[in-house]
Amino acid sequence: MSVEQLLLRPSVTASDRLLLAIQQAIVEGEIAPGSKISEPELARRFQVSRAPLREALARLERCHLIERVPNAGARVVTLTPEKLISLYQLREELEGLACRLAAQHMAESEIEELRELLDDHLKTQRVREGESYYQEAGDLDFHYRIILGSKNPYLINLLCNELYFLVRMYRVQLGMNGPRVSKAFDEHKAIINAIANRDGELADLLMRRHIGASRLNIQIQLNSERN
Amino acid sequence: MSVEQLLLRPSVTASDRLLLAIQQAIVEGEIAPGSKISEPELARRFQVSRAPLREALARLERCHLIERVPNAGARVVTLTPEKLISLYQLREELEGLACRLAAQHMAESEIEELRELLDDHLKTQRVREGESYYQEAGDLDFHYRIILGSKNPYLINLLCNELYFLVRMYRVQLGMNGPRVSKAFDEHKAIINAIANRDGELADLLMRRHIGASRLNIQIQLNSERN
DNA sequence: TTTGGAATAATTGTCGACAATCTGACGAGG
DNA sequence: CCTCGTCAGATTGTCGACAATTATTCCAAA
Repeated sequence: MSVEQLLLRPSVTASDRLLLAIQQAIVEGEIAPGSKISEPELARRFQVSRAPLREALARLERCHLIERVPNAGARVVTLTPEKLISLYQLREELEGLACRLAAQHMAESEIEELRELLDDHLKTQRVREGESYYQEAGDLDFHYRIILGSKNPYLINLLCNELYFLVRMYRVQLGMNGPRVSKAFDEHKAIINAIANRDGELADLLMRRHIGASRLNIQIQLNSERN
Repeated sequence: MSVEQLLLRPSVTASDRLLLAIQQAIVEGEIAPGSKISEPELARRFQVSRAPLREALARLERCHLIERVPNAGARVVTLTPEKLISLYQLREELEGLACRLAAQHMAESEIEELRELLDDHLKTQRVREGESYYQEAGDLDFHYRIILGSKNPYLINLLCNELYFLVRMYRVQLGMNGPRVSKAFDEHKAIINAIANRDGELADLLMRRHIGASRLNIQIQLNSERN
C-alpha cells in the first residue's frame, strides 16, 4: 500500500493523516535524508492545500524528523554518528527513569500483559526466524508499554511522540534486523523480572545496558556504511 | 510595557513575535491557567490573521503551555501538584545528565564565565536583598549555561525550548522569591566546583538535590495555595 | 574568464473567506 | 419533569491568492 493511499481512509483531520504519511515516508527513507522539503510539491503529491501541510511540518519538526529555517524552508534530517550518540544518551537516561517509575506504578495486570506480550514474541520469533518482525514491532511494543507504565505524562509524550520516530529512522534505514534479536529478548525478560520484583534500580540499570548495546549495534553499522 | 507593544519591534516573523508575546502572557498569568484560547479573539488582540497565530499555538503546545483537542480548541494548562512532580522528575534526570556531560565537555573558559556570572549575582543579591531578581533571571542563566555546556543538541532543545517555560510558569505564578535564594546560591557554587573538577557524578548528584529542593519549595507553596 | 550586481523566478509567510465540526439552547415526546 | 433530537450560533480546519523574502540567472564591467 503506497503512502498516498493511506490518505484515503479518513483519520481525524487532514493534517493528522499528512503527519502519519510523511512520518512514515521519512522514517523509511522514501523521502531521502538531507533532501529539501518543497511545500508546493508535497501539497500536490498529497492533494491538500499548504495550510494542513504546514501544520504537519510543524509537528515533524517537533519529532526532529525535519529542520526548518525561517524564510528558507525545511530539510529532512541527516543521520550522523554524533547525533546518534546524543539521541541515545537521552534515551538511556529517560528510559532508565521510565523503568524506575514503572517499577513503582505499573499494576500487576499490566506486568502480566507485558509477560504475555514477550511470550507471543518468542513464538513468533521461532516461527519466522530471521525476519525483522521482532526487532521492529515487538521491541517497540515492549519499550512503549514500560514507558506508558511510568505514568508520567511528560515522559510518555517525550519518548513516544518526539524521540521514537528518530530512533526508528536509524534502525529502519540501517536495516537493523541482525543477530541481536535473541539477545535482546533475554534482556527484555530480565527487565520485566526486575519490574515485577519492584526493583526499579535494577530495571533502570538493565535498561541502560540494553539501550547502550542497541546503540553500539547501530553505531557499528552506521560507521561501516560511511567508510 | 504591555505585551501588545512588544509586537511593534519586528523580530523575524509574525508567528515568532506572537509566540514570545503569548508565552510571556501565559507564564505571567495574564492569560489565566485553564482558560480557553479563542483564536478569533487573540487574532484581533494581536492584530494578525489566524495563520501565524495557529503556528504560534502549535509551538505553545510543544512547550506544554497549552493543550489542544482537534476540532475543540485549545486551553491554557492548569498547574497541579501531580504535574509539578512529573515535570520535576524529568528535570532532575535531564539536568543531572546535563551536569555529567558538562563536566566532560565544557571548556575552561566557559567554566570561568560561569564563575563570573555567579559572582555578579552575589553582588546583585547583596545590593537588592529580597528582590526576586536572582531567583528569576540569575538562576535561569546558571541552569541554561550548564545545559548548553552539555553540547547535546537534543537535550539543549528539550530543556530550553520545551520544558523551561513550564518551570518558569510555576515559579512566577506562585511568587517564588522566598528565602531559598542564598541557599540556592551555595548549591550553585558547589555544582560549579564539581564541574570544574571534572567530577560529573558529583555534579549530577548535587544538581538533582538542588532541583529536588526547589521542587519541594514549590510543592509547599502550591499545596498551601489550594488548601 | 571571473566577479559583481541587478532583474527574475521560486519559495515561504500571511491574509481573508469558505467548509466542516462542535457547543448550547430550544422544543417535542416519553 | 426528564430525555432526546434538532437547529442555530460559534469555532476550528482548509482553501486559494497575495505579499515578502530568498535563491537563481543573466549580463556587464574589470
